[in-house]
Amino acid sequence: MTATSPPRRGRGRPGNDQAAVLRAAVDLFNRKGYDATSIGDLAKELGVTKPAIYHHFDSKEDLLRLALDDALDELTTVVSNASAGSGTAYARLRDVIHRSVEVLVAHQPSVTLLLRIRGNTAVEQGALERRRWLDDRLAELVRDAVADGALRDDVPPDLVSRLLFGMVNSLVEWYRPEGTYDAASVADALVAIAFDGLARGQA
Amino acid sequence: MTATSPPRRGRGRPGNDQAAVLRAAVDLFNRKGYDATSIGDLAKELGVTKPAIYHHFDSKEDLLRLALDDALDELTTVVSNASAGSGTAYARLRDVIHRSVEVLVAHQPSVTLLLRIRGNTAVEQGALERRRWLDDRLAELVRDAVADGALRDDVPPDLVSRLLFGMVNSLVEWYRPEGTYDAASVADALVAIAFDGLARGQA
DNA sequence: CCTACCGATCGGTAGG
DNA sequence: CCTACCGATCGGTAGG
Repeated sequence: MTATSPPRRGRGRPGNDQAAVLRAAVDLFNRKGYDATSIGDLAKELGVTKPAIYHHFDSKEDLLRLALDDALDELTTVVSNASAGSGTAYARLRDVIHRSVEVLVAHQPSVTLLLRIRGNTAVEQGALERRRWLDDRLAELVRDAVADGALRDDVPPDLVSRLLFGMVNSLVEWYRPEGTYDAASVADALVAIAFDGLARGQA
Repeated sequence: MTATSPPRRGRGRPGNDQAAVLRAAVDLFNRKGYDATSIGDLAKELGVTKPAIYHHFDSKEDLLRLALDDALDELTTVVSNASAGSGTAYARLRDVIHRSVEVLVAHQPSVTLLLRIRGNTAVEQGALERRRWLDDRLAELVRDAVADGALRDDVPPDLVSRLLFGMVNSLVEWYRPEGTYDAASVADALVAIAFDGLARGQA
């Protein structure tokens, strides 16, 4: 049946819905930077005019907020599960790293954006606050694992936490989904290096 | 003698020389982002007018270029010495990591800027090219260390290189010179974690 | 009255 | 190093 068919005439291109516009926006924000990207750039990328963008979103900052929420919601789920989960702190820490890598890969555009904001506006400051909450939960997990005797105690736990998640977060700078490594391989390699080290014969 | 004394009247504040303006500019660029920082912002920060900035520099991009050159010159020295140096690849790799951390701490503002550029202009693209050259030399060093049998060979060397220097570079996101850790402590901790791992009893 | 837009232009501010 | 400006472009919105 051809009932409830789509509009006949080309009342607009194939159909840039809200999600498609957001994807294009986040992609541009990451390539050029949020401030260096104009709504005009975004419109040109999508082959529409500038006002067409404002049909879908109230403001440029609205686009940023939705992208940051996507990243933060995903990461919050992973970290909350790890903090509330069962098992040793060590096992939960390995697990949260593995899952964080998977989130970084699956939601790389929005996570990349999250890791680059500077707190210039209320939206950015709100996102930074949620990010600090995540960092605090992860630092707790590291402290617990050290207290359990599972991790080396000759380096301050807060320093361990910073370096460990600095390594995880650095993924967004170079990982390419079309490249050689899939998410699980990278996650496995990262966990192995972080816990057993690079030197030969540690495992 | 009071000869060649400074100008009598307040022909400007204490004396914003080129270096002082550059320092303030890099600081603002890092706090707000390069694009979000206006020359007017910089002038206000220094307590002068906007044209006063252009007395010291030809353009906003000029400020960026000088800062990026500072970071790149320092890192190039460290990496060149490591690549041409004597000793095993393993020893040279440990050494270049240690020295890189020291450069990141001593030149944090300019290195931070370097790690955040997106390649929007010719100046940024030129800096990214020099940065890729550094990354390539470091990746070579890791490959050599793996070939020597000094590093684990169950993870692709390029992946090792990315993760290792991702951890190093993440320093700029949180290190504070006025904080608890000095450069040498952080460098020691990072090298220990990277090579021996986080799990207890590896060393 | 809805949706998905367009051509033109608003008030302000950017780097220079 | 300041006052006084420029060409252009910004994010956002009018009527249709």
